[in-house]
Amino acid sequence: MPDDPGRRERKKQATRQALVAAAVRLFADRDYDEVSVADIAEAADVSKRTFFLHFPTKEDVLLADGAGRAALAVRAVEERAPGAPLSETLAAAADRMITSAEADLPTGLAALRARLVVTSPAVQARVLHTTFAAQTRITAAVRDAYDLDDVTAAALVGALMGAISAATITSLERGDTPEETLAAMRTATSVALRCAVTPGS
Amino acid sequence: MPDDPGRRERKKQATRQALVAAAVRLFADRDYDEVSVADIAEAADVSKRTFFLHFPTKEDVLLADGAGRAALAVRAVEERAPGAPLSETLAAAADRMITSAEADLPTGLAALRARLVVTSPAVQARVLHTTFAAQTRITAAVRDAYDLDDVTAAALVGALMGAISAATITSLERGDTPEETLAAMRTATSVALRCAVTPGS
DNA sequence: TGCATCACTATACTGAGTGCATTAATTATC
DNA sequence: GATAATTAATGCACTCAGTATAGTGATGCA
Repeated sequence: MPDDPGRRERKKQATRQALVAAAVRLFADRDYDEVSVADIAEAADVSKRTFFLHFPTKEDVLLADGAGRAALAVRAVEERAPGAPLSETLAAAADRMITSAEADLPTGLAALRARLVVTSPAVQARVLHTTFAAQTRITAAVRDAYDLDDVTAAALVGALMGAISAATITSLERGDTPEETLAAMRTATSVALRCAVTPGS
Repeated sequence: MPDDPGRRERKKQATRQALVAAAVRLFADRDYDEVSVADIAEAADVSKRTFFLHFPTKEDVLLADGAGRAALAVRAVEERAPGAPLSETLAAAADRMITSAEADLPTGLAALRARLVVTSPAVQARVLHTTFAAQTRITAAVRDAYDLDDVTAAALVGALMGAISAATITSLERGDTPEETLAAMRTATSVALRCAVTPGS
């Protein structure tokens, strides 16, 4: 498959991967705040300036793929079956994201990220923010697909994403296994989509 | 009423208020990134070091009262009528927060904060983060009150708060009037609590 | 072969946030 | 009322994230 991206592009990706790899390696040993961008750049044998050519902030080196996750959900909305009910479409979007999260469980990256989200406020804030950005794009897709007004669409998607985020972080903070965390995400989805839970009332 | 907090404490609060006032004044003129902590401290006639004695980060000077808002919601849960259904309790908690937000509409502070949340990613991230922290405390109250498991409680409260946050920011970004934003918050609450909306399906 | 592009570099800068030693005003104690 | 213990505030030096600028060299393309 000579899908040749050119040598220049290949080298660029190599540098990027080296930075991610160096970051993962260093964060595995030390706490988030004890690793500086200069350290990461040094370990990847590039200049600090180069780091910021590849990642806008220090946190982003850990979130390399987050944007792709939202794209999956957007596609799930756009490719819905004709006439599919809203709740079904939302469920499908959530399922795509959760399944994709499942995919990178085997790489230790998921666990590392989980630890850092729990221990570092800066990372947690960044995750919340990128999640919210993703949410905005999903909201637009849902709004257009079902001809809703802005606020209703935002509330619907916000409820779904809010439930999943909260449940995920709760599970991580509790020290759950990755499988348990995935189960928590699925539970949250059904809680948000059918409000018919209320066991205690 | 000699509810004497002591002169020292009074002076401390005065300094704090001066910092908030100076910040509000400066942010009203310039963009968030164009005002440095040193500027704020200078305008309040204190040292930069003193600023950080009162606020952990630059963003926090804008969120002086956020923690109080969560306390209201927690109290709403704790003071629920005996046997009140979960949905009713959550609605009451949401209503308390929204009403409290309504209270500081007359002060221009609400509008200023709104503008900064929309224009500055740093502020938005911080708001999301503090909102999430508040959410954690509300979740604990709900979990205990209704004897739920961690994940279900987190998902329930997360859905409610996620819907309100998303709708609020959407409304702000659209340039709504404060009244319209409050209406959006109320809409979001009912969307999250009764999933019986789905007009388009 | 020559030219344009672009990844990367070196250096110096701004601004957020912290550590530490110090001062001066308040509060508590005798 | 003098004295000692707190503590809000200060000044200064420091680390580190992120940016500006100018420049070098490899790569891609005509």
